[in-house]
This record gives sequence, structure tokens and C-alpha cells, in this order.
Amino acid sequence: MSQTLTHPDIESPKRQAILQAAGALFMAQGYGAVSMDAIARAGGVSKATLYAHFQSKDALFANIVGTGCRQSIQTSDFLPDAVTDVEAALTGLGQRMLRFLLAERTLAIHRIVIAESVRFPELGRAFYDNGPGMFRRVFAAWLVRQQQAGRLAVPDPDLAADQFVGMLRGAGVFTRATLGLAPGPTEAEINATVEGAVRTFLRAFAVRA
Amino acid sequence: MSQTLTHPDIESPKRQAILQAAGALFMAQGYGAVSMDAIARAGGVSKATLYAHFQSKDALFANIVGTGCRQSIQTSDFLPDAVTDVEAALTGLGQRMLRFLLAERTLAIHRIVIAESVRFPELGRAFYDNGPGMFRRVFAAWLVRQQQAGRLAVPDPDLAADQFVGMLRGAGVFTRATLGLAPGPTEAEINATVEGAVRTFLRAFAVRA
DNA sequence: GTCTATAGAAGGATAGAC
DNA sequence: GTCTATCCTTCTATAGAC
Repeated sequence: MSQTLTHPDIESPKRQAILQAAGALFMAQGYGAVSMDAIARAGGVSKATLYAHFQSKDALFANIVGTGCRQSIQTSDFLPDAVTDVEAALTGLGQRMLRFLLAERTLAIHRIVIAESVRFPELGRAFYDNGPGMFRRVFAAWLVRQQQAGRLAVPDPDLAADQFVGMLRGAGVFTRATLGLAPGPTEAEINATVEGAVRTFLRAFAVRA
Repeated sequence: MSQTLTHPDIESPKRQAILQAAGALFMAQGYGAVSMDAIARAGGVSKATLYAHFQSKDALFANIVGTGCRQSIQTSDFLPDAVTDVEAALTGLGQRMLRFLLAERTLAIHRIVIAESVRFPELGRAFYDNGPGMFRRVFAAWLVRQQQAGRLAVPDPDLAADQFVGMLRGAGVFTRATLGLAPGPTEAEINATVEGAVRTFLRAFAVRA
């Protein structure tokens, strides 16, 4: 109703500065630990300007995290394009997937969604639908195509997709990264995790010679 | 130094009331959303009494979560006792493990540790060492014994343990429960997840006939 | 739209009586 | 140890000038 009155230019440099500053702060410290004062200071604007662009702290937070969830998953990036070799395709998929999951930005969004989904229930839903849920749909469909091509035998594609992602996240390198434990994951650990997941997956689902 | 001065009776009913009230509130709402006022009110004590037993909000929080982490994992509960049948043992282990992971109390501790481990780094370490890390050690050792008995072929027991737990948590039922998404997991989903994890695990690591 | 200044509420922690 | 009452800080949000 008052949308035409406030009508903040979506390209406004101040607005962009606010979003960037708020995003960095929220990701690093969570919802409760960040004050509007701190956001205004980091963004180089006054608090009044901040409230001219966003109705409340909640609204600003929802904007940040919603955008983060939507931008985070580019499913096409993960889908193996050339499908001549299933093992190579799965390995490439696993590498991109695990490295994406371990990126500091992804970890931050993951942490914050888990933390705040109790207070903002729509947050958990948006994250799942745009993240894990969407990936599972696309990956399961890919598994079905491989099965039709005679390269895999996957009785339950949804379950198999969950298992593959589950083995990547495992209880090892990803769990420690989520908890912020030092030292961070090494290249060797990442490669071993991916190779192990592919090996186990293929032993279970490859078509026997 | 002032330990003998304050010397709060560890069995004090007021102290117990505080711990119980604070635990419920922290688990349900997280660190930032809970005030000392609310804890005092819920515990039926005054704020001064609260501060007589705990030096600060941080200290009270650390006590709650530390205790929760330590009590949460009774590794012996998860270890298959009779080992005549590996598949049955793994299925029993998986059932107990997944149901434990899905318990509301476990989910609450898991959420809160992830949320606050950025601000309280020692929290993530304590949780991992007493939870996933300890379980992995014990489970990997069990896998080695099964291998020595000729029932399994597990080249990397740590990786295999991570994979089994990873498939249980998967990207499905546990992920949705962590995000608080309705509806909750059904019996059928839980059973399918466990059976699927055991089947995939055995296809990868069972000794071929 | 943007600022300075401030209102109004809530939280963490303490003083002092008992 | 426990209470009541309160201090000080910090927070969200707004009023009013430009």
C-alpha cells in the first residue's frame, strides 16, 4: 500500500551498501548478535536510512537469507554434462558439490538457516526447496536416465541421491567444517571423501558385468 | 579463588530448577533469544539467585550445552552386542542411531551447537569430540574387528564409518528434521533410510561369496 | 532520501536487606 | 542463598531538519 510512497530504488547504491554490510555481518555472527547500529555503521549510512529501505530487522534479514538461498544453488553447475563415463561424471559432480558445500559462504548460510529456522519457519522451507530438495530432484532424474541407458541399476533414485549426498557430507570433513573446527579440510581429505563416495555408490548401483 | 565462598550446593533444588528451565529455553529458542529474566521467571527464582549460581549468561549456557553434549551420546547403546549376523547388527545400529539423531532433544542440541559454535568455538570442539568423533572411533574399531573375523572388507574404516552415518543422515529425513520442516519423519521413511544404508554399505563392504 | 538526535523498551548484572 | 529494587548499557525504531 505504501509501496509507491517509499519506493526505494532497487539499484540505489546506499541500498546495495546496506545489503552487502548486513549480509557479511549476519553470515558471520548470526541474527541476534548483529545490531542495526552495527549494520548502519558498516554500511556507511545512518540508521534512519536503513529503516527507509527496510521495514524492520526481520525484513532485512529475510531479504539477505532469501537471496542467499536462491543464489547458492545453480543446479546446472553440478550436473554432469558429458555422460559417456558414469564414474567420471559422478566424480566431477562430487568434487563440485563437496567444494561448494565447504565454501565459507555456503557454510555460513547453512549455519544461519539451521539456527533461525525455529524462529523463522519459512526460512527452512525456502532453503530446503531451493537447495537440497531441488538438487535431489534433478540428481534423481539424472540417475533414472542413467538407468534407462543401462549404466546403473537404481531401484530407488531418491534414496540413492540422498545416499550420495549423505556420503559426501558424511560425518567427517563437512561436519567439522560446519562446526568451525580447525584445521580446515585439506585437499587430500576432500579427494578421499569424493573418491570413497563414488566407489561405494558404484559398488552398490553399477550394473554388474 | 572465590570458589569456597560461593560454593553452591550442586544438589540445590534451586540450582536444578534453574538448569532445567534454562535448558528448555535455550534448546527451544537459542542463546540470543533467551533473557536471564525469562530464565529466572521460568525457574521460579530471582535474577540475583540465578547470578549466585552462575557467573554469567555465558557460563550458564556453557554448562547447559556441555552437559547436554556429554549426556547425549551413550556409545555403548549403539554398538551391536551380538555379532553373529553383520546385517542384523548394522540394521540395529542404524535404527538406534537414526532414531537418536531424530529425537527432539538431539536435534535441539545439534541446532544450537551449529548456531553458536561461531561465537563459542570450544562448543563445536566439545560436541564433535563427545558426539560424532567418539562414535566414529568406536564404530571404526568395530568394523576392524569384523574385518579380522572375515565378515567385512573395509580398506578405510574411518571413511566407511563416516559413510554409514552419512547415509543415515543423508539429505532426506534428517535434513528436513533439522530444518524443522513439517511433517515429521514417518516410520516408513526411517525404516527405508536404515535399510537402504545397510544394503548399500554391505554391497560395498561385505565379503563376496 | 538522508542525516542527527532521541524516545522507549529490554537485557545483563549488581547492591543491599534479610 | 535468596529476595526486591535498580543501574547501566544496548537495542529497535522514529521524529524532525535539510
